[in-house]
Amino acid sequence: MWRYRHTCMIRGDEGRTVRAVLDRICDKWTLLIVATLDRERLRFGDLQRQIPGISQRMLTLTLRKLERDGLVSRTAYAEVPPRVEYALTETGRSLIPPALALADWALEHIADIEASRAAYGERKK
Amino acid sequence: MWRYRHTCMIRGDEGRTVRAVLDRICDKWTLLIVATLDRERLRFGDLQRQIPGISQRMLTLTLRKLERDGLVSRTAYAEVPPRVEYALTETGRSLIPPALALADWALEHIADIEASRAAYGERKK
DNA sequence: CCGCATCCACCACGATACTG
DNA sequence: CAGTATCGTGGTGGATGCGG
Repeated sequence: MWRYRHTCMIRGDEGRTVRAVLDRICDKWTLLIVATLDRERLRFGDLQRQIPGISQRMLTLTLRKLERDGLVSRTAYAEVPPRVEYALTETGRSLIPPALALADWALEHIADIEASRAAYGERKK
Repeated sequence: MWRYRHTCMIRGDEGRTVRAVLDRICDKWTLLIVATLDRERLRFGDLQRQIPGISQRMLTLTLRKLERDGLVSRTAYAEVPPRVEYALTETGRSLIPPALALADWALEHIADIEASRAAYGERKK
């Protein structure tokens, strides 16, 4: 199912580079927000509704970080009530394939992982 | 360059599932360890040498977690001095394509991200 | 509707020292 | 060599309340 070519080996110094970026996108919500913004501009409230469990605070903070890193653009309309829309930038869109690849992997293997965890827990007793 | 098809939308309940797995693989070292074990059984010390900056403690903890989740297998040989080898399981190997996809993305876009950060910092003053 | 400020609990992580 | 034990710390993220 997966077609891919990889260009790096992740050894030595490259490991450092990978870690630098991972520090920025591997927090609790970043990948989920990026994936949710795929192909769709969304308002703040819509985003929060589509991402179960995220708090207003973390949504704001994570969006700011994404904006700062140039992955998400923010557009505020001078209306009453206020309306703010978020969309992926070109760089942000480029993250979609690897992000969804990871999300797909997550959905496909969650059962195996939980089964292994349960078995491991048993062996410990 | 990217050929992919994705099977999920990451909406609502699926978001929860994705987050559950993300909680397990999105820490500071997991992806890097998995990527380093690609195609190569490695001893504890070799792993530590190939991953710059990781502490003995974090390597141990992360490997235990990976073992518990069924992504990595541990083999101890009764020798003196002791020798322990780690290798990916089948589930672990299935994580390689999405992990390398993310690593590639990281290497390709680190410059854009840092530039955007610098520009954002300037605007704030 | 959008989002910032504050307070606070937890734990991820690093440093260090010690063992089989 | 391959860990475990212990301690200290910064940061992440949740809850709540206010403000434009």
